[in-house]
Amino acid sequence: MSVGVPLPDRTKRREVLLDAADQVVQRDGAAASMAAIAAEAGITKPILYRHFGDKGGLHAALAERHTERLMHRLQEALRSGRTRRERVERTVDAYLATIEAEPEVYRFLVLSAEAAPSSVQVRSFLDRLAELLAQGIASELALPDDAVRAQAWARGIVGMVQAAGDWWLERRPCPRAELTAELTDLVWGAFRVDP
Amino acid sequence: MSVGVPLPDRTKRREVLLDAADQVVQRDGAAASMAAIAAEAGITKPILYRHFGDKGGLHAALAERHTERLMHRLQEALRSGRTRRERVERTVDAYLATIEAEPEVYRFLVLSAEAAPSSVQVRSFLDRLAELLAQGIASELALPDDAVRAQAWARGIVGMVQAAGDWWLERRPCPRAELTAELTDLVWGAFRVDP
DNA sequence: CCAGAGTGTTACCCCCCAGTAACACACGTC
DNA sequence: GACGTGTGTTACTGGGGGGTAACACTCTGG
Repeated sequence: MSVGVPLPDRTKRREVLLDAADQVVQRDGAAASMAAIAAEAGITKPILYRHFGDKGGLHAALAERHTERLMHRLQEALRSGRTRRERVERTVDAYLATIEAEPEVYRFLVLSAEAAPSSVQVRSFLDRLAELLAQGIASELALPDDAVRAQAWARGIVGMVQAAGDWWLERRPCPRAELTAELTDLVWGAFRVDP
Repeated sequence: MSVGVPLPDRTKRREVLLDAADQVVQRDGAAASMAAIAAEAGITKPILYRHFGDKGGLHAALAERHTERLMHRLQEALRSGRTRRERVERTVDAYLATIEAEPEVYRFLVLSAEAAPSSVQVRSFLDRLAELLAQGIASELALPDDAVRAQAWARGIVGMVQAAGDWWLERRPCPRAELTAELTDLVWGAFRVDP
């Protein structure tokens, strides 16, 4: 052991590389190539491979990072708000705000779940998202965590917001707040206490 | 003009080729290559290219075919049923039944919308689906066809059923009828007349 | 001053895929 | 019987992407 900036620099560099990867994904979409990412970072492919092993590793790292960020935001939103409706609304809006800020990255996350590169097999972005939401739903409705209802609704709602978000990003038919309101209305009926 | 089976055989053959393409897509997923499809059909690549021009053409033809089939089924479901809830339920179930029968094909349809191959630019499968649903929603709720609410809800519901369907196909946590019921419950609150 | 670990680079391999020429067999028309 | 159209084939090109080997620099520790 001697030189080579023992560790602090390595993780710092790793972040820089992931930043570059983000840039390229934002530009080229999910098909971003390793060469392009290396070029963006101002370095060459072998360095990327030394850091991430293979393409799967980089994908996993990239996914991990964004998933973590988004999960935190959503967790906060799920906990915030005084009324149940406010919680629903804020959670939907948190998701929409994030995909608005970095649309291609999220398309990448969704796709990279599909085209899972055999290796590290990170549990998919959408899986984790849905699991978090399922917990929230179960607790709102006083169901067991593993209730089919909570799981199915969570999956469905994730897909719902994601699909509506994609459409909205592409056409921008209304301000974000309006979409948030519409989607909240759509889901809201299911969470309102039965009259 | 002379031989070459003027037309009836050509369209028949086209169907056979598309059948083969379906087989390969079911097996290999959305990344099905032209060579693999040709092999499956027991012919060689140039024939495929003579029929469909390029890969985009084949994709478009494949998408067209399935979209048409599914649209008909959904249209029927939307019109059927005596109560509004029954219509919702049957429509959801029609979609789920279809993706259950040919899961990879529908994953292909959804993806091929993303990775649109510059050429023919068929309006995406999901777009058409959402449009159909938007009409249904608008008519149920007595809204104008272009109401943001109808559009956003349609998009959202399509994504919802699709995402929940994917999850269900992968894990099979319950019989189809149960998922249909859960999803219907989820959406139903929005369509029930306000108390 | 010299090992050697860690950094970087160039230049390559291999594979797969979309798409295409160029050639070979049928069959009716003249 | 020659022609041409349509059908099929084999075999190729061009390109791009993942991944790696082999070589060069630098800077510390002895």
